[in-house]
Amino acid sequence: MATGRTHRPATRSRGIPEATVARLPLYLRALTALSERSVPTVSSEELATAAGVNSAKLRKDFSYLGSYGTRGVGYDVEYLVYQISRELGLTQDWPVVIVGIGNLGAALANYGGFASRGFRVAALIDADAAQAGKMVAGLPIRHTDELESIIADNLVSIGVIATPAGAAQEVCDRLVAAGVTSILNFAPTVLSVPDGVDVRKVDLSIELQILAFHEQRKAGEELGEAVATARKAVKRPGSDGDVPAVMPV
Amino acid sequence: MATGRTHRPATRSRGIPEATVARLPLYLRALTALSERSVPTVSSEELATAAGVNSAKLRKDFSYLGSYGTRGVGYDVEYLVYQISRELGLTQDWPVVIVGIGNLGAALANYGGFASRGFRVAALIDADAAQAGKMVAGLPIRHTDELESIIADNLVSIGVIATPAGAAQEVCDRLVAAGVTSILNFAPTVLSVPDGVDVRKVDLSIELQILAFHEQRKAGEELGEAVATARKAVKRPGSDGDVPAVMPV
DNA sequence: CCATCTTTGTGCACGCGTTCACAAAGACAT
DNA sequence: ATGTCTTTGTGAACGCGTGCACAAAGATGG
Repeated sequence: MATGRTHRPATRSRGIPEATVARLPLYLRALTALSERSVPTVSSEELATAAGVNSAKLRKDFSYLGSYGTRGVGYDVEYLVYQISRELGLTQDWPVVIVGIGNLGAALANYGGFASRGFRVAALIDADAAQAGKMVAGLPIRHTDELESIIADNLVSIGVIATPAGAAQEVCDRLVAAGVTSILNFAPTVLSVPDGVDVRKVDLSIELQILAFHEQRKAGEELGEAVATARKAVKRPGSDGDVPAVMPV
Repeated sequence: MATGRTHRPATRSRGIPEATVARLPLYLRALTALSERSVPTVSSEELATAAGVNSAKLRKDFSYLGSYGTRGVGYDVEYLVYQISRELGLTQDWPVVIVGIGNLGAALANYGGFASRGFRVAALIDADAAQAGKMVAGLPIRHTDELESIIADNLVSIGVIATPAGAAQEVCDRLVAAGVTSILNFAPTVLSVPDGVDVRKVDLSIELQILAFHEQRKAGEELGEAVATARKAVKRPGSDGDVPAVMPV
């Protein structure tokens, strides 16, 4: 995970392990690529390589969905694409709202991977009244005041939070109160939500810090601190509680 | 994670479990907030709540770093901030390059959480010659041709890939050849790298698909498919192999 | 129809991560 | 100094995830 996932007691949803669910999109992407090249069938070995996982793991993952393979041949690409899509709920239309249209929010709004997977950006919401009405990615920015009605009118159940850290919890509370039950959080804060609401977290800063940890270790072990001391050591300038004007990722 | 992490055989780096390393930045953030409020000490219970984890887990995590707590009192906030920062390598200066300055790349360049953690954006690199020289976040966009020299001149060991999926592997190869040993990948592709290079992956599309899976499950169980059928089902429009003009996240 | 060969599906064992529960340690008051 | 009270640090048990290794299944050729 690079991505941080949030406190889920590793619930086994409908018999499908959480770890498997997290890999299904990976398989789906690899299968879609094969489908475009009109490849009819694929073995677990080939597909596993394409998805960057172990072939035994892949076969076990698929076994949770049912027996869709043919021994001696492999898996039917088209059929598997359909089954995984259905399992993930991608055959439905999922309206999504993005709250916080700063640099990141705008980038997300322009993201091409949305529509192709059944996700549809229903509305863009920002607290800055001066931004209201401005067009981003073909949609007008709406003011936060309209949040509740937008959620209700569009039957939105998935919300994306791309606000500064300080505003995230309040936005989260309002989204949940309005009926949103799944939240993707880009703000660097721990969100508290009632039971029944899923939160997933994406935190660039954390990912970089994890990389730095291993990087430091590599430099220390392999080069005898040579590189480490070459980089000029700096004392920590400050913190990042509420990031100012700039959009936190 | 939400964040997708990439094939790391759960190596235990220097005795500190990978899962613990992934939580250290979380603790650090909570501690930094306490430090700003001039809170001198904190108990494992309080800190665990603030970081959204179990208190026993937090204590065990800290025990891998050494015994920094005082029984009956708790942990010294400032001291712990320093220890974790040092453990994560944040007392060093980490120059970072961002390759692919589309919507997302620009958002990352403007991200405020970089500098505050010892990460410094050394350069922005894009393949589009027409973009070269344009200023983003106070830095000029440099052309891909300069990639190797930029890496070498700045002793860069961490690279961020925010290019379209089709370009990611080539960029990755060049970064690695130039000396980069840690990569944060935002492109929706599986990157293959030699041993000794760390890759972490952030994939918005995957996070949303995981949310959709649970959302579908909730709707199916609790509302008896009512909502599910209310949303108009759509057939999948297409795939996302190489996303066209728009920046993939 | 039978033999052979490929590939799936899974039983099993192992290791990591999480959590409980408690003993040890130290602060603090008397 | 002694007792009480709070909180840490960790031993131990449990559960999930992973990967090996193999038997069963089916395709394919003779």
